[in-house]
Amino acid sequence: MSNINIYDIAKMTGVSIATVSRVLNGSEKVSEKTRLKVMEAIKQSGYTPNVFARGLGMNTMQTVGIMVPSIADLYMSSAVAFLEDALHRIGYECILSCSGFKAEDKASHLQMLLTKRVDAMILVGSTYAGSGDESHNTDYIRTAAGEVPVFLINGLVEGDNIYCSATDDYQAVYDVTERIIRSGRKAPLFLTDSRSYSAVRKKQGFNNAMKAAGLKTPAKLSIHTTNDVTVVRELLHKRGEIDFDSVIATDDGMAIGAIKYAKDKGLRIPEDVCIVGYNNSALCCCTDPELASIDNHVEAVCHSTVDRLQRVLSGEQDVERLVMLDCSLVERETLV
Amino acid sequence: MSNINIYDIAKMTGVSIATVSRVLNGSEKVSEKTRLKVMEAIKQSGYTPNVFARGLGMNTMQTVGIMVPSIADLYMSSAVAFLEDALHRIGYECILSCSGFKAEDKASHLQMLLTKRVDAMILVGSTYAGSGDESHNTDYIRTAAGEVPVFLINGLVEGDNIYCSATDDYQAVYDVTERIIRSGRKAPLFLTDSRSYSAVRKKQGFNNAMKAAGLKTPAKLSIHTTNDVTVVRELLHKRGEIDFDSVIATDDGMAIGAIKYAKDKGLRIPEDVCIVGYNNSALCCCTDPELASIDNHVEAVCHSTVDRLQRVLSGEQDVERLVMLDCSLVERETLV
DNA sequence: TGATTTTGTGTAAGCGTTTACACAATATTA
DNA sequence: TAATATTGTGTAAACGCTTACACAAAATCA
Repeated sequence: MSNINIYDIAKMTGVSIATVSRVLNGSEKVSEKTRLKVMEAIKQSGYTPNVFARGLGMNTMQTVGIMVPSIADLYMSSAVAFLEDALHRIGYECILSCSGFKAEDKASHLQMLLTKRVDAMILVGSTYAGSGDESHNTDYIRTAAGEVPVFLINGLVEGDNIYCSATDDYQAVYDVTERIIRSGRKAPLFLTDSRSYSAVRKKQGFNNAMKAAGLKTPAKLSIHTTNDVTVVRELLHKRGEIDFDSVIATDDGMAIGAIKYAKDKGLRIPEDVCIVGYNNSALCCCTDPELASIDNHVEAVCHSTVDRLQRVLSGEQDVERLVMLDCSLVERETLV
Repeated sequence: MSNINIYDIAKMTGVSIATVSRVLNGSEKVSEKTRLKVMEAIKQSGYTPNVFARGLGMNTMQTVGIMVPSIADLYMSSAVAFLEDALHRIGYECILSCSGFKAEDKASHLQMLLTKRVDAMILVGSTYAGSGDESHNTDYIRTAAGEVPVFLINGLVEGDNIYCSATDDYQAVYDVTERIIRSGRKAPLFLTDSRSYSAVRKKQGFNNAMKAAGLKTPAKLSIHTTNDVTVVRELLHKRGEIDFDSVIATDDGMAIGAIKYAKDKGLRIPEDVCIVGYNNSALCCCTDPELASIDNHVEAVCHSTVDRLQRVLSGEQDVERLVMLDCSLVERETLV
């Protein structure tokens, strides 16, 4: 531990601790001569200010909390990678918290982070808006926003001190569904999880595109599942009676489960069944045929988030509350 | 911000701040009656102690630093997931730092974390031992160990206050190589990256198994590359003249590159070429045929690490400096 | 030149805890 | 019952910084 403190530096250089502190904080009221002298002593001694003391005085430690349901998920881990990098560049350290998917756990993890006096919170992973489906409650987010600015990545919650960055998942799914229908398919299977706000939006996109094309959406063609390849594969086998000519999945893992199933059944991809995934993850290039996927531009979303975070924390008013980016479709072999 | 402090609680309950503090810290010298009274006031008011002040007093904030070259890597992100979970359970928060692969960057990121007064450091991702190859320097690890205990996941560095958890990668590669040779293959291709200590060990395992079988290891059958599927696939195409009947890769991504290449060439897997990867990641179940892989039991390694971390931080002496676990081979379709 | 502003520095009061030490009240012992 | 040990509580001094305020010295002005 660097046991040397600001008094030691003051003594070494013959100035007061206030002056040392000023040098440390780049306060302009220091003569060039003393500044250099102090800097030298700091370098010589390897002194680093004690963050706790500094935190006590300034009530900030230059950290932001990142909360993510699961870091062992390609989408989220890459989001965290981008966030961490961008935050590091502007001098923030990240406290990571993996909350799981349950709202109550999220709430308690969030609380824990607030306790650590983070300067802001970033919540990755889409969150129920709460409207319509009251069982999913976002109060904990609003509570947190009472303490520090909260940034949602792919989540949408309105409230003071809450900032959202998301991709237009509704439109992305609408567009790809429409495209698949236009290419002549009549029975697309929609695979989704039900946990997130964006899942709801995606489903709306699917339904509306079907409706617009004058197609019915039978319940059996809209399956709720997880993003585990094997689970999806087996699930589809169990529901063997379903008949589909295309698959729109809200996650690459699900799409791959569908690929596996199709191959098990001896179906040709994309001739008999075309398949599109979501997130454009590293998995897409592992399959055979390679998986077409909707890219939701995590990097851009993360950059936008950190950019606004910085502006909010530096006191800027009127920072955009919502930034919505378009997705893009990455075509690969599973799509005609 | 919870602007209420320990004085407020003291006032509410009519005791001194020392007593409140004792209740907070579970010190036994408090009568049951006052303890209940104080607890009640704390609950009522929603008071949470200020971590900065507490840190100042106790010189700890119950945080550990996790440094990882890249969180957008399946192996490392799952390690972080296990670590975070285990640490959370015992009351620690994690500060995450993604350092990249360069030793100098690692050093500066480590320094940054120490500045935050973490109680311990966990470095994920194998690290050069430094012996033999002096260009890869581990001094920064020893330096850090001068301040807090340092835990290495799949790295091996000797020194005071340094604790290592690893899997026996040497043996794992040795065994799988031997097995492949025994099944009649004579020309295994070895794919590896060159950055890590464990890469060195794996290569030794490969070489020694070849030697033990009386086989030569031509340089062209030992390729250094990255774990990017496409890069490997293209690299193999460029080196089209090589002739191999099996592939041992030190990462699943590399192995998948080899699968792609083999299929491009019209080779049957596993008949013409059998392939085994490393890490047993989520990718293994995405390929066709599915990829056999060596499982290095990240979860067990992480648990062992956190377990010892807790013991070290609670002052226990003589905690094991090195825990070495066995790997196991997960057989799938790419292996006979 | 004296009055006034500017510049650089120091003094000291927080910030909200923990904890060594002191001490009264109570329980234990001879 | 007096002497002693135990228990619970309070007082006050750290912990290492930031920063409002004060003030001397230097620069500017009339």
